[in-house]
Amino acid sequence: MSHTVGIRQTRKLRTRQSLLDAALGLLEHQSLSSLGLREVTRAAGVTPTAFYRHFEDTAALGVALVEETLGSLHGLIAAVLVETGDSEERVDRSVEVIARHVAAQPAHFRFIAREQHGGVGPVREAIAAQLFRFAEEVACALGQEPGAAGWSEEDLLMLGGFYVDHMVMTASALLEAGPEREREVVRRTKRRLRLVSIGRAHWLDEAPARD
Amino acid sequence: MSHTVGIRQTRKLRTRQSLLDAALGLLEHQSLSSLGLREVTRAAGVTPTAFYRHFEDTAALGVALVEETLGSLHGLIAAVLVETGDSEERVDRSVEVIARHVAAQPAHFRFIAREQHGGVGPVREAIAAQLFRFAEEVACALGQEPGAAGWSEEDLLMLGGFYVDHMVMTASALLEAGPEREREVVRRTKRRLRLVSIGRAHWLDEAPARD
DNA sequence: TGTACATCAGTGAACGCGCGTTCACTGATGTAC
DNA sequence: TGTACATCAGTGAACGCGCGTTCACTGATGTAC
Repeated sequence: MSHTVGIRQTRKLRTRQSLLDAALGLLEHQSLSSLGLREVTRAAGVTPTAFYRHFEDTAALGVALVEETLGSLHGLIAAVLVETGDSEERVDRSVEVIARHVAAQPAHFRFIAREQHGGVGPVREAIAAQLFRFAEEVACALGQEPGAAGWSEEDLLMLGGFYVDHMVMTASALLEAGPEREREVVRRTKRRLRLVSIGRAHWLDEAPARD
Repeated sequence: MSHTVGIRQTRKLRTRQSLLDAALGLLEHQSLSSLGLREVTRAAGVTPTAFYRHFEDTAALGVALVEETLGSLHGLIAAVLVETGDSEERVDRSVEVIARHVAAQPAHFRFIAREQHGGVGPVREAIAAQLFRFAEEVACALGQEPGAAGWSEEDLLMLGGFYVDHMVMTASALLEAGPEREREVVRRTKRRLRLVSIGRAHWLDEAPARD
């Protein structure tokens, strides 16, 4: 009962992490559907057969990478949005926090951008599920702001999804652009977010179309 | 000089088209980087070696598919935007025209969405180049509208790119959703476009941030 | 129009290679007494 | 604490398979006279 963590389990987890890290590195220049099991084990320094002790196939490894990349981010958004400050300031802070995460783990987010519409079904679904959770969380946070009075739940979710989709798009654009064009992309992104902010501010002025 | 089209060239083009069609079909459920040359020729009904008479490798075939999908769309946007009508109406018409094209050629646009951030460099670049041309065309069209008076060229391009990016995102969402959830996606997309329209209408009211 | 030669899209056999998966195994770690 | 057995992460050989690419070829189409 009161045993230590276990040498065996520790080592197993370390090997598992080696496989995930090796795969992520290889996925920088290819997509998951062309990633070979032997390729991963070679890069991780284990035999091909060892792979099966951790994942059923490369698709399962992909799902694990989705979890590793996005699973830990959920708490963060909530934390930022609990803080004080006016509406736009808080949204900006959230975007900033996520942007920092993207910059800190470029390979992870390149993977997400690449596989979001990629050829591996289970991975696509895992990403969609995680992003939908983000959209809900952002919508929930937006709903608690004074500026959101009168907004329907559907519109809040639409807006939350908009921010999340745009975030993924921006992450991808940043990675594609490389360091030299980064400032340009950031500049454009800020303008787009401002456009959305202005739209939000005047949303209720317009007669809502009922279709 | 005044010869006919040539039986040989006609047949060669027909085989080439068979390869493109076969590849597009196979790419519905996988990404280009995992598409095999033999797989394509098998589906097209020719021998593997015949492939080399048309493309250097599958990446080159991918670039040809990008051209086939997006190359023909450029004229259309210009045609729509030449028509009369007020600002928002014309943009809506453009979006509509493109949406109809997406619905008419789902496999083509699934391919674009999938490979936009995919693992094959030359294809990514070809897509980016085509989409940038679209952004320019939309920006140019927007600039000719009365509502765009006072807008900087950079802001127009930002907006054009926004519409184009959003179009690709929507196409992908529609394909992912399937027929039963299609109306939901359309509904959400219209709301997002409305949000952007409202933002456009009040863009110049706000003091432009100078960074 | 007819003939003789050139072109070239598509064929079919052959190659070496890396793949995913299986299997029996080894030896360190875990557990029961 | 010591011993005897169970577990199981990782090994290494082996397999059949489809891959991309090469090569010399065939025979219909194109061209020159």
